[in-house]
Amino acid sequence: MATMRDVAELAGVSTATVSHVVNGTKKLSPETTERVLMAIAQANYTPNTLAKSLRSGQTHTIGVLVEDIRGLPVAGIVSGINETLSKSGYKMILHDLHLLEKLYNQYEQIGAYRQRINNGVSLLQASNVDGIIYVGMHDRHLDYLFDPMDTPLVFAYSHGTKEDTYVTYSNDESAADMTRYLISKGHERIAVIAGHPHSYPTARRMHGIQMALQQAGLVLPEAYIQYGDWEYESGVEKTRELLCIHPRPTAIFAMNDLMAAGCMRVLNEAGLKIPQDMAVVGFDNREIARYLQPPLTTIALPTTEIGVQAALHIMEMIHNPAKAPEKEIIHCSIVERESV
Amino acid sequence: MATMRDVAELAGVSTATVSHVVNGTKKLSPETTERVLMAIAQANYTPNTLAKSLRSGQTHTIGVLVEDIRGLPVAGIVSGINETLSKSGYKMILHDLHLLEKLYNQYEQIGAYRQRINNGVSLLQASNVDGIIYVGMHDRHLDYLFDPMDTPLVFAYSHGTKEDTYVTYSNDESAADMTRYLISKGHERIAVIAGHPHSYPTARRMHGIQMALQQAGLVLPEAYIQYGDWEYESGVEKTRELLCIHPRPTAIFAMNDLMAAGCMRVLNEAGLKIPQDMAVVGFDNREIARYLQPPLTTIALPTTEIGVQAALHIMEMIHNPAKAPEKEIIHCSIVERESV
DNA sequence: CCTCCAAAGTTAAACGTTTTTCTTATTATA
DNA sequence: TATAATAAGAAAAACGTTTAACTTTGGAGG
Repeated sequence: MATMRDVAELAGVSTATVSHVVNGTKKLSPETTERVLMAIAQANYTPNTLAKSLRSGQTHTIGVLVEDIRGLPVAGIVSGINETLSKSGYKMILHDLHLLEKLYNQYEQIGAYRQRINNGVSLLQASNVDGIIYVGMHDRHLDYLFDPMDTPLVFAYSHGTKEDTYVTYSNDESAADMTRYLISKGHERIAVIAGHPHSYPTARRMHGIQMALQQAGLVLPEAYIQYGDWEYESGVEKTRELLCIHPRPTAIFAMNDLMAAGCMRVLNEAGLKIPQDMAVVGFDNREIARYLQPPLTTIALPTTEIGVQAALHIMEMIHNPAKAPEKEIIHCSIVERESV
Repeated sequence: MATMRDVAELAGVSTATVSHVVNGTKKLSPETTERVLMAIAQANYTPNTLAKSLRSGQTHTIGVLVEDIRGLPVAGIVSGINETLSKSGYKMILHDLHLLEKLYNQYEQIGAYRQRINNGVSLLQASNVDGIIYVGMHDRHLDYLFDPMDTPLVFAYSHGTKEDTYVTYSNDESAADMTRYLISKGHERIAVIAGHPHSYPTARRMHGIQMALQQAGLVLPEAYIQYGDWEYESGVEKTRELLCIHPRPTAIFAMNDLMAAGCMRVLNEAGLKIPQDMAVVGFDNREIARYLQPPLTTIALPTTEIGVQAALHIMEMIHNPAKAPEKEIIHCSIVERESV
């Protein structure tokens, strides 16, 4: 590899001069500039990133900490991050925490979580990253898991405390939108298969649904609310319960696509036509939603957009370290298919 | 951040000595070692990776080039790579080529492909990675897309030419295994919904099926072979054709889960019970396979294992650059569910 | 009593940049 | 004409390590 010194000799100037033409840090005579440029081309010179970083203290590298890359929305977010960073000449060190298995018995494992996260952070900091993006789930008191640090940090998807910068999606509004959509289609008896009763998304989505219902002058009877656990099985179970109620609801809002799938199966088995006898909607827009019979109308998580925004935020923070924390909530869109 | 010089002063030795105790590169007296260790602890010293790399020429960083992180097996492979690299103190720069959209009209786009790939490679090389892992699809003459280079390179999932190191999974054997499995369940009339007629996996899997059939003394009539395009729709279409044939097959082997899903839908609509009236199997073990009615028996891609092995290989190649190329083909396992 | 060698450290030169300070030459100002 | 100001570039000191080459000391061997 050609070094700056080689170029300098070739052009008959000092390395300082070469540096200045490369970075445009000083005004130089056109002739010299030209000579240096020629020499650069001739030597096929590329600056050595390591030396540059060592000297300048900036690596143009962002550390991305993911709870588990195999987790559903994660890949999309990472994709958005990567695309955006690339465009600005940043690169990305990805570190996977492999936390997928332990998602629901989290509270017992808070210590293990903390350790893995701090390990990850240390690892990234040892790599001299300019900033860190944490990509993870909701519903956990993330701030307690992070030791304080001076590296700029943004949360993507998940969110920390008031003092952190994060970008997430809107639970309330999306659920409200979907509810309004169902109402606009003539439904007045809308039942809900919720997620884990004490989880953050369940509470927020529930709130959105209630809001929209209330605005339309409708009520949501207690019996119409069934709490599941986000899994397929709970979708089937809760739907069975729902079918026993009189008057029977005309639409079921499952808080994720997996439970919606379970729901549709039961409806099928009961000989109910979707959407004629019962409308079903989900949340997440997993791949499975496209392939259900009929294809499921659901809410698409704006994963790429979350990644894009997170990347934009971290770059801003690096540029301006005194910046106040910002919270960004991205709106989800409804994917209309044939289940309502 | 404390530097080596700080530690040296604290311990009253030279930086060389500190370096030697940190790296164990020279025998030193126990007392000195002890003093240095104390000083390191006291100063909370961590070596500066950039300086280390600049001096030694090794970054302990692997560049991972993925065609699209949102693509199906990719996340699993990346997960395996990351896990393995981490254990050996390597880190990973991930670069996403965003090639997902153009997957099937590839041949026209060979130039664009080449450019994006070489951009990615340059980007990684500019980051001084010690090696590169390319994670991508089959069925493309990858070697033509890569400019020659001196950085160690291994292909994961996809594979290059004879001269490259790659790790992939076994198409032939897996398809043969599944065929034998069907035969062992008493099926003698097995139909196939294949993938794209000219694609590599189609050819290999077809070969495996024929092998197994032949060994069992069975034949595969021309009419029992339908070529689709890997998509759900072609699964429904081809199944319809299959149902018109007499004698009707008793089992359908779809070459991926999406087509299997389409197939099952048609079977359902035709009032045929799965697996009593017709057995169905797929390939890939996508998430969707678990949630079909009945759950689909299919072949699981060993994604994590591919990643693990790719990581192992690249580290070996870095350690020993003169190593001869190796090809590793990992066996897939059958996931038994209820569709046969 | 020399000489040699090993042991335990130190010195200093790299690695390839950036950037502050310094030099020299030219032009503008009084 | 003398002087200051500016322009264009060079020198050299960093950034934090590693490592080859050197020094010093203390024994061992003859």
